[in-house]
Amino acid sequence: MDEKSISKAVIRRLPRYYRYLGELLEEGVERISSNELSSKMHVTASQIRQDLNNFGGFGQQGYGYNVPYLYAEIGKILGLDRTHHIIIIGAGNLGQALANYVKFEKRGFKVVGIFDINPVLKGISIRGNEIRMMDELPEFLRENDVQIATLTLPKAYAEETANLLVENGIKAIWNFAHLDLAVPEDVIVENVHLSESLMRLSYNLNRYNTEHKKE
Amino acid sequence: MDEKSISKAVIRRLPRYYRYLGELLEEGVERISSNELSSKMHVTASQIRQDLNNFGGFGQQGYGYNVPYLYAEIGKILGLDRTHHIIIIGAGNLGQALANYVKFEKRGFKVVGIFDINPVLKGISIRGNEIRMMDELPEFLRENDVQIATLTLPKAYAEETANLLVENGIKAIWNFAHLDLAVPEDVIVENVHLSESLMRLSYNLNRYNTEHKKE
DNA sequence: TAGATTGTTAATCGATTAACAATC
DNA sequence: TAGATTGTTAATCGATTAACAATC
Repeated sequence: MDEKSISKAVIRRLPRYYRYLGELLEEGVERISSNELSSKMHVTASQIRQDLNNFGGFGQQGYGYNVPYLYAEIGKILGLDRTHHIIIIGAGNLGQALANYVKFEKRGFKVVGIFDINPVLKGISIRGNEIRMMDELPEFLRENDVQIATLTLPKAYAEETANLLVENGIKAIWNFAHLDLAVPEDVIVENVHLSESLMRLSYNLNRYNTEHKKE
Repeated sequence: MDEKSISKAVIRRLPRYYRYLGELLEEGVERISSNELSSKMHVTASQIRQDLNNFGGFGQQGYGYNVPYLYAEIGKILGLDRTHHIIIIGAGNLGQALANYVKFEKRGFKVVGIFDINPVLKGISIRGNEIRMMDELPEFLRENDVQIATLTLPKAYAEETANLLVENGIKAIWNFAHLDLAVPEDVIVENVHLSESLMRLSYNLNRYNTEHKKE
């Protein structure tokens, strides 16, 4: 059955709500109205109420939202109430940086394997994970429960590696390679295209300069 | 004067057009119609024509778009026709990974300085840049032409560092710290929130599983 | 009960798609 | 000239904002 599906725009905002609620929680704030949250986050109160109501009535008239409750609920929606096992394919600078990033594990994203094709890297340990060679991957996936594969490898290898992952049952790819992966429709790809981010920054910088020159 | 401003949605797509055109260029393709590009990129031809027409009439009726020309024009729009000097604040794993990433330089983004507060890192050289201590930053910015500052440091230091950068004339921040920076309106911030990206992936994974369980 | 604030419907705004006249 | 394809206007669709009745 199709639930009425939730727009990407809403999903994009969800982690940001989660972050602000987490901060409020740390400050010991018990309750917050859509209006207060609105002025903190610089979005409209209306949008906050609409967004949250996609998932259920988390608030209470005359009271607002209970911070610990709403925080936990959004966490559940985002799937942060359970542990995800991640492997990293490509143990270059970026792959190693991600493997070293401690915060992910606090959110339930645990790196359980790191792979590369470069024999020089074989056996090097990063936070308890020894870098493995790619030929060990299929067996590893058979023997371990892995939900997410991270691609931090050169563009040229990305497509074939994605295929290999899909063949071995991976359903979610966190893709840092700068290309659009062609995968079956039941496989989820989340792209992080750093160079595109940098280009947008450059565009805005450029635009700003141009506009102000003209005045 | 306000030019009729271009929507963020269009800007988000621009680097992707640039990438596809770059690939066509490498393949030696001379011309392409919005229709052909549309089926390659999985967007509507109408959207392509609308998007490009925000910036000018780059095509020709009956012919389509000239690939080398359009590629160069989009490059100009994105500001890729000139060199941007970047500094990196925070020489941890991620900062070093970015400093090592060779591709950025090919697009005109040149790292000219790397800074940290950890004395252990002082003097370590990354692709020709020695890591400097933060107290050298103001002088460095006075003596060098820097357009973009990258923040790859713990959240706790991000706000004060952003202020320091702004005080010293920086107008564009590429922010990897997981918070919303409060900066004057003439300062551009481009956020890369990796943990939010991971949460979106987790949401979609979760959603997929749930939907299919119900059937 | 009165006041506050949600949940939700209706109105507005903006972005995408369709259609087609202009023109190479 | 005829055919192709853009540039652009109009129609549609979806997302955001406003308004307010429901209700705690």
